[in-house]
Amino acid sequence: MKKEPNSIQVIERLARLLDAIAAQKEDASLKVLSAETGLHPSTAFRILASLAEEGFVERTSRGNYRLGMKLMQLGNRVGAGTDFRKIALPLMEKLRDQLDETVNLTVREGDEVVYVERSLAKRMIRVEQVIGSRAPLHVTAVGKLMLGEMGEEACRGYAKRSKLPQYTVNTRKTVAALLQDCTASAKRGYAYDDQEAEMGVGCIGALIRDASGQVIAGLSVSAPIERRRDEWTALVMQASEEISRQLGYHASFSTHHHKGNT
Amino acid sequence: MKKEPNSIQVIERLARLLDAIAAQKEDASLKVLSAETGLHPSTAFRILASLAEEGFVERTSRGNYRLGMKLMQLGNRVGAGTDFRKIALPLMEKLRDQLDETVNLTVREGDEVVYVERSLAKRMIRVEQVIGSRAPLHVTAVGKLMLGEMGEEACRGYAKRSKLPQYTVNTRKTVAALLQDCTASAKRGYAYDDQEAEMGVGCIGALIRDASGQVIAGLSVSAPIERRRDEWTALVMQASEEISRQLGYHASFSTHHHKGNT
DNA sequence: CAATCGTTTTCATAATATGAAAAAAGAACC
DNA sequence: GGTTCTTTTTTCATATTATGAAAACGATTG
Repeated sequence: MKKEPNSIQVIERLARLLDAIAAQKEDASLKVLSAETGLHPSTAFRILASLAEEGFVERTSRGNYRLGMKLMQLGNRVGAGTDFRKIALPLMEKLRDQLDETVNLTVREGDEVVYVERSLAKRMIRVEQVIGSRAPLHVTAVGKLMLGEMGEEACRGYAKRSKLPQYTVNTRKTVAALLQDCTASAKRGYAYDDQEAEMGVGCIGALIRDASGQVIAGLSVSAPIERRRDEWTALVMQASEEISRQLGYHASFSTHHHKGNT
Repeated sequence: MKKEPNSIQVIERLARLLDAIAAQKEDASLKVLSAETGLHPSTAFRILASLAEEGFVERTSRGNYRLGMKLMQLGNRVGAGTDFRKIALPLMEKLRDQLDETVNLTVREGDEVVYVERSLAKRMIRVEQVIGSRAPLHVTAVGKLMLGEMGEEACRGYAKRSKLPQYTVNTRKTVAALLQDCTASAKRGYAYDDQEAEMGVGCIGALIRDASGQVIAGLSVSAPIERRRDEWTALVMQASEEISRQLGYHASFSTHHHKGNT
């Protein structure tokens, strides 16, 4: 049992409880939650009661617990860039309608991308990513573009840190292979994910920039690999460019400018 | 300063902090947050650090605070009925596309409706409700349907409890007026909101039922009052019926059955 | 180079959250 | 319908935990 140095006990426990509730399919009973989190029943009870008072959890008629509306409320205000999600959504829906495949919007967070918005395909069989879920940079189209954008050195650094965990047989194995893919992708302005994160799933991604030219997000289509078409590339890029444009980005910033931080 | 009996101090404080962050337009500094919440800076700092560790908040490059991805993650799992939101969304989008006006999905929570999903009109001028926000039952189309559904007695009870706060000059003032509106609406199966919540905004709403015949949510279109058309009623009802159908509801349950609780 | 402002760490202290145990409230089982 | 389970809730003494004052640090500004 490790102990993070600075951390308020109750907060760490409350987080465990919320996760435990989220993990349950239906409502969760105190019994289950205290077992799941390893907390003493009366402790769990008290924390849950407090969470309920603040609206973080709710009690069902049976006295069970579920996540509360407050979380929805706060969750929808996440990302100072609430604005760019709003701007992107209609264009994501348009792209989704053109291709009839799921379109995702992701942002970078450390060495991962996080799914922040999506437009689901209206089909029975479709790719579906949970909002808030994560994936390492090197197994997604958008992530590889971001790596390419950062330049070779940063890319090597990432490879070293992450050890390039292998998600499928197609996941880039060597630094060389990754570098080559990322650089080429960044140069082209779009990237593929050929079943590198999950077998059977293929993506096409492009980057989104704000008025200062900074990359702030990535747009991608995800489809069962056998349905994916190369022709989509143009549409994905059009969509991402349109979003960037609406965010104030002017393409005039040179063809491709490798960043320089500090 | 009132003191709720059972409540863990840290949790109440953490809630205040999260609210304070959410209230800020951009990132918030420690200074601002501790001022806003009345917490001692070092206390606020420690709580925020813990929240950051769990991913509830994030720190910007400048060291400021913003809401974290974890909230998005949890927020998207709210409502055991995550499923019905998913089912409703495509049909909401379809309706939105037909009318080119904002479509909202709401659930009842106590004496209020909470906005849980939406499909925004793709127009410059549109009605826009924040997900997670609330409104009292008697000032919304869906809320009035829910009141009507519960029967006269429950409706009077609501009026007594809530005192029918007046949002605009059009808000139902008397119990009699409310009752008449709710009963008639429930009988018809749809309701209007004629600038009763906000001047200039008009809605048309209908209810959504699950397999057991229970009302689980409401669907509504919101538009600037001068754009709203009576003809939309049929489309709104079609959409809500289709959602109910997909949730397993069979209309065969009599024309209108006033519930019996207990 | 000071000086000011905001953030972070340290630390002794008291208040706070804790868990054991007892009490209530429901279920389940004759 | 009564009895015995289980599960939830309350109570309470205790020690652990979060607290806020103050000091250290760091950045920004004059």
